[in-house]
Amino acid sequence: MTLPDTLIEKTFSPADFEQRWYAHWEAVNAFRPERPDAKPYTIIIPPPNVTGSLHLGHALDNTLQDILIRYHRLLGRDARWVVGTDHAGIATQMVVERQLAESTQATTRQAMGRTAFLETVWDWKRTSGGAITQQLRRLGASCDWSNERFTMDEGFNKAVTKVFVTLFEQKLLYRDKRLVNWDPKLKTAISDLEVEFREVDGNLWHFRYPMEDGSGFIAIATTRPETILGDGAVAVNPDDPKMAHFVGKRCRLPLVDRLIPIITDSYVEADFGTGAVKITAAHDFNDFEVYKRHPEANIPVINLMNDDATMSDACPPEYRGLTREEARKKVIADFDALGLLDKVEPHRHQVPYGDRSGVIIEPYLTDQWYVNAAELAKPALEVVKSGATQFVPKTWEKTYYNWMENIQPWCVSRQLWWGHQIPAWYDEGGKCYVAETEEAAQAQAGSAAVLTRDEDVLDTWFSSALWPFATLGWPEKTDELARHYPGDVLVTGFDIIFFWVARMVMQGLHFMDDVPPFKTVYCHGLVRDAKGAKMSKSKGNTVDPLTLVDKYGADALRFTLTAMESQGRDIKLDEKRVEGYRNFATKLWNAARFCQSNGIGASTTVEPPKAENAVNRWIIGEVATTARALETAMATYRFDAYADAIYGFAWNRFCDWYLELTKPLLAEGADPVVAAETRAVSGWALDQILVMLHPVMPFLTEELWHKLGARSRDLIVSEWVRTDAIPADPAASADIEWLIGLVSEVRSARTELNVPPGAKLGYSVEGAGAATTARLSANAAAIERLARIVPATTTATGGKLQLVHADATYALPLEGVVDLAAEKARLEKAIATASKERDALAGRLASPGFTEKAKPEAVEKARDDHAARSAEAERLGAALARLG
RNA sequence: GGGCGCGUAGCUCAGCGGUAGAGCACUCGCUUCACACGCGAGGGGUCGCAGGUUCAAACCCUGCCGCGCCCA
Repeated sequence: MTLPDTLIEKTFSPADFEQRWYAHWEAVNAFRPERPDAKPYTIIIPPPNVTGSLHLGHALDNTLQDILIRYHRLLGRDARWVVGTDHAGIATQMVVERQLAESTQATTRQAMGRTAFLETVWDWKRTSGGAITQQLRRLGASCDWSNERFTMDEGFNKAVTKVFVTLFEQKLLYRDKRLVNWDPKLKTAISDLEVEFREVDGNLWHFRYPMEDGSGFIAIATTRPETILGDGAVAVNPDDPKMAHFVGKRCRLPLVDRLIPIITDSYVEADFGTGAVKITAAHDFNDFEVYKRHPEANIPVINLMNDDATMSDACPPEYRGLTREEARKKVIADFDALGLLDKVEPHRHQVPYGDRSGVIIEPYLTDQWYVNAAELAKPALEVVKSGATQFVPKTWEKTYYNWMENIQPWCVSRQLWWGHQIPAWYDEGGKCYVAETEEAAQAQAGSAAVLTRDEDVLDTWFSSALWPFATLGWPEKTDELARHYPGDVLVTGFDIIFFWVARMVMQGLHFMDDVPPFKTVYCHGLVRDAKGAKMSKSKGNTVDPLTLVDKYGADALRFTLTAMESQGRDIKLDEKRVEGYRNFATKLWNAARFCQSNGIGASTTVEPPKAENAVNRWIIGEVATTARALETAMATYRFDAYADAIYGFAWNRFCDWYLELTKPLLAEGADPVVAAETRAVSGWALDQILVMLHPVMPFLTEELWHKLGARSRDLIVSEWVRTDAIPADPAASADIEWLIGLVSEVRSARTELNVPPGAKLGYSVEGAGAATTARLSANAAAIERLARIVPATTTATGGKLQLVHADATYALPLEGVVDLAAEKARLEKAIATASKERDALAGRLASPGFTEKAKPEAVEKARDDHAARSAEAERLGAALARLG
């Protein structure tokens, strides 16, 4: 044992040391010590947006990753947490555009031009981007910052280009004209996943279209009257008798005066609306499908809108330039004027909104680049089905399968400037050449061709799908790649399975020789407010994790999130919990301070010191039991179990019992040999607590580690508990459990009878066997201190308190103090409890079904329990009888 | 409409086949020489409802009721 280094201050104040330790760890490269011979352990961070700022979801996600990394680092693995940020195409472009608009020049990207704008974005990235990486440091995240990556850095660009070209050459990536989700505010295609459906109170308008043959009208119903201008057909259900007479005829589309066919398609629901549906192939996903199913009908596909969702030149002149909303009003009014508006029915329905712009998304017909996701999904499904990649909790596999099995072509082009520009060039005739460089494209096209590069960039997820291998140097065959691919686990929110997990698995398998990017996917839940509501800026119920860090310390926040993380369930975060775990940190701080003031300091061995005394042997065994529980918790990703086990051990075992039981052993006049042993064991046990708690509370534990003595290494790069060096010690365990039981019984009885807490009572004992007698004498000092009883010098007469523990009955004379009636009532209650359980067990044992069919262990346990309860009831009965 | 999940102490949640647990909150007592962000002792649950399987069910099965999420 080495002597204390610095005195531990009386008050625990995390702000005093958290940032100091972080800076130290980073400076000495503690996050990734050189361990060339160790087995690698790799986590690839889900890269936060470069525009992002830390919210509680990040705090949870990164706390869990940090626990895994710190734990495996303590186990001696070559732990590496690959870190970096995502360029976040739309988000970043929006941030910079907003700044431009608000700046003194009040300019736009269009006014600046592409090159100048991109320079501005890079400037922004250099000065303001990545604030979140500083916030992750506040949280204690032990990432490998020395190899921080960005999805737009040079190597990554190379990877993205290579993947694009390769997929194109393999015919898994192609250009196509299809409907996309068009965001008319941002003027770009967006992914299905970036579309948010909202229930909206709208209307169902019923209109009449006159029949070509003058035989009357066909009525249709629509929620989007403005799209009537682009109708190409009317469809009815083939089995609908009331519509049969229309089929095959044509009707005249009012306002545009165009003849359109009436066709049948089973997609039409006969009893919804009027039973007839207008088909606008260019502005509705379902209608587009109908159009494709009916080539014979020659349905025209008319793109009614410009890219800002104003009405285009394809509309009659009086509608051109109107917004969607204005056009809708005018169409309704014009139909009404013609007497063709039948009725307006209130109708609640789902409307698509862009989750970033907040405007209504328009299904829009454009040329875009698509990845054949269905093809890439096949092996990605297989790898989960075979177990090569496992989801924890397993239930998310179904969600993954469901999405993968119904996957649509993935639109990967975006009409943005910030991102990876698509490596495709067009000649004057519009012919497309895809190549890794412009020179290569030129070579394909011939030197005479004048090439123009595709203006669009790739979906951010296209590049982040490559994160697990492009961060490690791919397409170069680096040592890093060989060593750290695949990662051990991906930790992420379940809401991101589609965005991330699915796409990383697809690309990882395709480009890394069928090896999936990680062995395990741990999906956690969402962090909600104390009432269970989703946190959102608009609701104003967001909690800034850094505010909690300032108030309670990063360790307390981390512990809270860990304790509440049980396998993917959502977390309702109540600040009271953070406060509670701050109290736990304070408790441990004070325990360490107590140890220090008693000459207990840093241990010198990883193995436990030699111990003779039962309480010391007991705590060594308890450390091992706890460490094993923690190992199991980590192996099964039970973060809540990890937190519970270390909390319970540190507080309820070590502080409440061990430190209290050993106080007499350290007191003045105690046996110096025993005292020395106790100091050694205390120091060792406290060190093990620091080691075991370190993954969750890294700052506090590192601080105490150094306060307790001079160390040859920092705790972060120390060593996990050597459970293999600790044999089971059932004798010590039995001794101390007996002692704890006795003290608890006495305390309980004293309180019930209102014995003054300070009063020290004499006791006499009956029925004690040799073991109990030995235990009573070996632990006399502890019993006196904790139960406040000492062996009686005289025999009790009159009123007494009696209690039964193990094989003995203890009597505490309480002449004049005890209320005889109260003591009788207490004993009667105890007898009732014991008898009730005795009888219940007897009943079970009497049932032939139980003794014949139950597992032998269960029967044996019932017999033992029955005997114990029976004896207890008997002794309590005798005690009651003695009271008279 | 399809799928997933949840209903256990006042609150938040563990437990998922052998006598109901934790933290917080609550009650009572305590200036016990580490800690009142503390110490000690307590009260509190027909484990959503109804059936079934089993010697035994909070735990497995079926149905119902209530709540949430995802997809269409």
